[in-house]
Amino acid sequence: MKPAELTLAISTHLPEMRKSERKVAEFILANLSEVIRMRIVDLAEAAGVSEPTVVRFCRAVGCDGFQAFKLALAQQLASSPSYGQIAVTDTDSVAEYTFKVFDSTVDTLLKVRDSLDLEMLTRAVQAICVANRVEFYGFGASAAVAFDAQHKFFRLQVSAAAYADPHLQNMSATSMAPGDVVIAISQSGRTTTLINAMEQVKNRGAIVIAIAPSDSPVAQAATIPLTIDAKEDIQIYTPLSSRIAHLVVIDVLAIGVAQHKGGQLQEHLLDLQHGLEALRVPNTESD
Amino acid sequence: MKPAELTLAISTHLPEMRKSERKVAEFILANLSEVIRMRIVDLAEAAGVSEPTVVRFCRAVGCDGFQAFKLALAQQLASSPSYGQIAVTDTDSVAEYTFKVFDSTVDTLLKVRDSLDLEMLTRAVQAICVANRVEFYGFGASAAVAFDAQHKFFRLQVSAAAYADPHLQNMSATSMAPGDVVIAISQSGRTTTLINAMEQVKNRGAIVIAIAPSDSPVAQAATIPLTIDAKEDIQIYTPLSSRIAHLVVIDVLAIGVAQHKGGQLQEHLLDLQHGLEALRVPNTESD
DNA sequence: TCGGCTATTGTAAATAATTTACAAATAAAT
DNA sequence: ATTTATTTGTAAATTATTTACAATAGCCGA
Repeated sequence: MKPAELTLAISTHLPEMRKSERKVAEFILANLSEVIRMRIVDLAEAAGVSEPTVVRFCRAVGCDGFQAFKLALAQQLASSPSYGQIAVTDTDSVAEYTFKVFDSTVDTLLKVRDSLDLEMLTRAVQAICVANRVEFYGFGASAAVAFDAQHKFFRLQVSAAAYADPHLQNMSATSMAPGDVVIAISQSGRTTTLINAMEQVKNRGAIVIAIAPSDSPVAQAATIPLTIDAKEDIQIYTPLSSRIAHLVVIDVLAIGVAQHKGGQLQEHLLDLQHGLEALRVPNTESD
Repeated sequence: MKPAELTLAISTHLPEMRKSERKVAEFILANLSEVIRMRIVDLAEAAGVSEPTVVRFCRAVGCDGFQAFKLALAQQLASSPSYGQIAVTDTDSVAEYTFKVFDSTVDTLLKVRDSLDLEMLTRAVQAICVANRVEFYGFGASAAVAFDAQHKFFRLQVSAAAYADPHLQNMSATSMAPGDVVIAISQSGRTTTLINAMEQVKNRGAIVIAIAPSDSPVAQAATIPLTIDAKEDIQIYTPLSSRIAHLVVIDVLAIGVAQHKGGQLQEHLLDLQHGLEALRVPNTESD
């Protein structure tokens, strides 16, 4: 029994349950966090059924017994930390908004992780691996993402560049050729300049990977769309978590490329590490 | 009992434990995931002690009894999906390494969240709020973080700049004055050029906030150190999760500043939003 | 090193929790 | 309406956990 899917399992089995088992199920779904502190007697009473019915319910959702059920439930609860809306208010303390920002980011990452199109991801990695050069386009907050990506891929011996200037982007776009790859990054998915550049790149026969919301013009304009729908909790302040999600998706691409490149890359990375050491106070690590 | 800190609690209490309790502790730490499936008798036998000793151990680490202990352990295990080794191997499938990258990032974020010094964070927010100007210094991967930060704070009507060029950094540093704030970002915490710039900034009477590993020279050189120890799981590829942690910490600072600025900032942000709309395909949102 | 003291651990009993077996009751079908 | 199958609960048995207490081991001072 995978804990991450317990509540799902409960909901799934609901229709085929008996009346009193359903009472248990409904009570549990409505009182998830209390249930893990309850004994079988308490739960039976609270749900208005007998103890054996609770046991039967546990078996029905795929657990070995009541204890096993509680354990699985506890795990599921622990693994979806926020689960709900996180809105920073004017009166939040430092501790409160710190936790909210972290938790909402974590929440976003888990959602994005589960909604990624692995097929597209695979295609994107392959395209990057065989590309002559890889360029990143992005404006605003996505510009920082693009530069981060450039840095990362450059380390992986990929000929990478990043442009946040529309003129440079255009010049880059017109110089693209088949075998090249452009990665267009947009949080809004509706930046017209970016879409124009993408069209130009496609006309030149190069591949365009987009990291953007699904159903957005940017995603639609891509050869390989990597769609990311990170509902922004703190929208107005600036894209917080969705930008992080973009970065992590790029991390995944980078790991994919690194894996493809295999052994000789490791040596290159170690060389880089040694090179950077000269710029540092004696010790170890990477910047 | 906060589940997230159970293993920590076990380790903490280890020295003050009796011989046989320690046997229990050691067995548990070495067999975390098996223990949650064990009954008290099994565990007692496996650890070579009696059952009451196990109960005493549970109480010693702050739990109410054996069941409560198991529940807490289960939660901790579920909430730190990786706990230890997330190493991407050469044979991982796309799905595997995607999950590993996301999970290790989440893991890092949760750890960083729990280890942040809220006092320092508060001081940092206050310093930024009253600063005449705020500048971000960072090299390599941290340069992208710096530019991202600049963008974010600029939106918040903070006079922000970011420098990844040591010369510019130096020029900026020597132009600093009391009331100014520099935020030095470093993943390694040992970049000599950065440390030099920080010293100069301090000499000019300005405040230096560092985002760097604890005990690192960069953290030590700061007026307000925000220490972040993100053990890198996938070290060699490039700092993945720790860089994300830095970004999220900056998000927290930004939210803090936004909260301080209050109402009139909201209007400014809406204005910005409207301004950006002109650059987009009709619809809504931010980039 | 021995005797007395304290602290630690285990044994066994008691309590509490879960599960099983079975019987009552309800619902369904002929 | 009666029989049959299904569902549910009662009560007993089993199993697990906890407590009380006794035994033992370790420690300190003489």
